[in-house]
Amino acid sequence: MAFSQAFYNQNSILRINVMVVDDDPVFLRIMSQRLENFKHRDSSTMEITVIAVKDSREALSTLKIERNNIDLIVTDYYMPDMNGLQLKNQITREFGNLPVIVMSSDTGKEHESLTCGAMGFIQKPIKATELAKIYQLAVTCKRNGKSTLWTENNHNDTYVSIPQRIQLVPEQDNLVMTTKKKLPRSDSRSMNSTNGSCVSTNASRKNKKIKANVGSGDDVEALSQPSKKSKITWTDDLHDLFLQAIRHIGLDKAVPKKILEFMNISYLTRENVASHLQKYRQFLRKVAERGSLCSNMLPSNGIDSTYPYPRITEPCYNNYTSSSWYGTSLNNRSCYSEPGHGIGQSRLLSNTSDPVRFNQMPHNYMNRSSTYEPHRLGSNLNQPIESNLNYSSQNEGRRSFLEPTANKTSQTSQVLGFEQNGLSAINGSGFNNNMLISCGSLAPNQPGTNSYKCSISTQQGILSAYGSSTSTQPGIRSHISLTPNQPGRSSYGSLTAAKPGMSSHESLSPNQQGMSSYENLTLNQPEMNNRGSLPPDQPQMSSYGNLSSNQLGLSSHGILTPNQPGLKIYGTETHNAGLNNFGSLTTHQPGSSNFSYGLQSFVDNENIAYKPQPHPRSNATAQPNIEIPQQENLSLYDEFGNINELLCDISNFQLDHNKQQEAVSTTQFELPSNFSTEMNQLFSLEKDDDWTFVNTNQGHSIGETSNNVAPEANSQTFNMSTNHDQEQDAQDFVDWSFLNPADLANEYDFMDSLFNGMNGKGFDDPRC
DNA sequence: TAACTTATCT
DNA sequence: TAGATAAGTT
Repeated sequence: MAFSQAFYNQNSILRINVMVVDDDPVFLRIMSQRLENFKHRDSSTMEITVIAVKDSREALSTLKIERNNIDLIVTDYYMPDMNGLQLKNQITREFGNLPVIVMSSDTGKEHESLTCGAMGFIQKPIKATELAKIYQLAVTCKRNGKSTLWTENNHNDTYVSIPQRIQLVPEQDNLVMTTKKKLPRSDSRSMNSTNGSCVSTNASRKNKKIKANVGSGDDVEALSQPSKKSKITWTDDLHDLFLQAIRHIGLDKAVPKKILEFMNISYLTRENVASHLQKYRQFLRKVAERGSLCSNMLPSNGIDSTYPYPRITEPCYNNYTSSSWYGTSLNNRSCYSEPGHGIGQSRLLSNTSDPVRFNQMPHNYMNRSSTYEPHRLGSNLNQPIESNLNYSSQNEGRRSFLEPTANKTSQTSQVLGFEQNGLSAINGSGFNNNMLISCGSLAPNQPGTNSYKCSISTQQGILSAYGSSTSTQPGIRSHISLTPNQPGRSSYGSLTAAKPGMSSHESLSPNQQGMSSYENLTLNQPEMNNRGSLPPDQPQMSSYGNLSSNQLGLSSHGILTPNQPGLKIYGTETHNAGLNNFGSLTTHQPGSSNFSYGLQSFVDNENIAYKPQPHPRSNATAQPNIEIPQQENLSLYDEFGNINELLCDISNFQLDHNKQQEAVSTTQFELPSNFSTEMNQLFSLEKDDDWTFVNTNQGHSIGETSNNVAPEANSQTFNMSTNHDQEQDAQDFVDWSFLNPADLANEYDFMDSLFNGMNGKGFDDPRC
């Protein structure tokens, strides 16, 4: 005992922080000085810091940062903004039951103060003896962070004044020392979270062993337990800061030291951060585990992985920044995971072989009843920031579901209710959810990735909506309808105006940048494929209907009107620039060879355009000598009037399939010497064989494709024929290659299984 | 040996 | 459960 006591005395300093609030600057200064200068007990074991603030507002703002660091608050009663008791109540609301002592020269406020839950009352002017009592109370608060001093059950004790309280201290010490282990854990937990005890004095295991040899109730020993680190509470703000740090550093690079440096909180230690980081990673792991329920039902190759197109992973309108936490984790690692990883899989967070997937959030975290939001019910995480998602203006201000907690709103549901920012919802989820996957509906402002039911307006569903997606939902895929301003990529339902959906199996309305439509396309739709009509200014590549003026569609099975630089037409052309015509060609149709607007652009989620440019890796002097229509005929303008540009590499060329390449009429192109290498690189992807889907030869092997490449080493000639020597039926139409029927079939099977047993709607299978 | 991760404790 | 701490690893 003597040894341990000496040990403690040498190594332990009890740091106590007292915040004094008074609008009287003179009193505030004097009070602070006297408190700091006051020596109580053994000063070698105590270190007092006074935080002086001039009003309630400053007190509250200070507490937001230093809540865990403040052991006692001493406040004047009469202050301009709110009086001391109002401040106390506000502190309780925001930070839990921090001990507050009220000071006033008005002794009539003592009873009111104590009745309202103040820890004590001190009459001004403050006497020196009162300072000692303040100290003693602060020490008590510090040491008895988990004592019953602040509990509701003990609330009546607040009727006693400070002297009485202080007299209780030794007994409370004994009580704490002897009954601590007997207290149910739930008690200590609730105390920690609801009462906001700044610190506890749990000894380490080693210390426990030592302490076992020390008589309990030894006041000196209790006061000077060694290395008793304050048990910090990760408040919302603190956790927000933690998340900001992770976002800033990047999840993969975020280690305790860096996080700590970023957070720059004086009382935080690296161990604190490490511990929290561990819990956070465990949380993410849980998210993944919980999410496996959904991910098993979902594609495993990122966004479009129900298609075996692992490379087609970037939605048109995402502008992810690698520096953002959301970008590096959620987007890059989950939604846009590399081929070979399951959806959302990442190994960043684990050293184990088990990949960490964190694209789904367990409900307990959604509801914020867990470690990382212990003080609230329901989610109050924020939504993705616009800079990360670069979605429409409706999404402004959104941040990640794990972003700091601005715009926090009250929760209305413990399970999948409104304002939940969770990742996964098995049932319906209401407004403002940030969930990535919802098996229920998604309401407005839900940046959910997947929804198995309806998604309504301003939902940022990245991946899929298996229900409807309504206005301004940037869902990439919808199996039901997408309404205006939905930059969804694929829709199995209708797309209405201004939806840059890539694929639609139904109608596309104006300004929809969908790549494919199985129905009609209206104005300003830069889709690639259309099985319906194409109206003017649609730079589609393929239309199974008519093409009207100024349509840069490559292929039309219908009529091409003047100034259409379409390559192929199966109907009549007038003044079209189409090269191949299975009908009539009229004057001013300069179309010679126009291979593709969209193969790589589709892969890269670029708008359909054609503008030959040097391949990044090719010699600028070795440009392919391709006869192409004038650029003015080919350059496409997006809806904003911007010229869309594509790189002039092989990926930008949609190789006509073999039937075409066997055509009589040929056009020769000089290709760069590295063309073959480039093409091989493009078409021989190691990671997955599914990549061959983008080979527009539609099921033909790479070798077959290579027939088009002359064997000469230095001056390879690409014998590209865009003519057909025989008519193709629509099913073979080359530009549909990206919608591999087999893949679609797989997806339909997937969807069938997904919706099997679901009441109500499934998705609209265009093949039916 | 500092820093990190994981396991364990309370 | 949340956080601290021990133990093992890099």
